[in-house]
Amino acid sequence: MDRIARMQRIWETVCDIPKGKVASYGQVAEVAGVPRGARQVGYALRHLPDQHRVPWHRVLQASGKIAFEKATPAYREQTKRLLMDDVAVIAGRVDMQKYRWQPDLDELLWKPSAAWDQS
DNA sequence: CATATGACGACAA
DNA sequence: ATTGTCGCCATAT
Repeated sequence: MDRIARMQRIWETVCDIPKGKVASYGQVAEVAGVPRGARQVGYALRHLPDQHRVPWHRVLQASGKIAFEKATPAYREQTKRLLMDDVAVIAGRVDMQKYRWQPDLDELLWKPSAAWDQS
């Protein structure tokens, strides 16, 4: 897989994170099929094309902390966007237990046909 | 080819 | 809770 394809898969995965939920860099890597690629996710997000509509702000460190340093514009921007998503940000971090994105569950909610077809 | 660099992560003090 | 160390891995130089 080449560099571009890998970044696109990462971007697509990030686009799948619903508003109100967040994911860690490592989690995005796994879902995107890039094992141990947490750093690659960071790379891909740092190289987003202009005019993109990728919800990059929903990606946090595994600890729930925002990856940027506290006094940066990016830090403030991410905080602002998370709040607009109704995600609580306390001291630069969000409660992963509470907001963690669960792809499998979403799959059930969005493609319910096979799930409760029990009749 | 050899090093340096990160929007990372796990773990030990 | 913080901080430091180390492992990881694609890019950059």
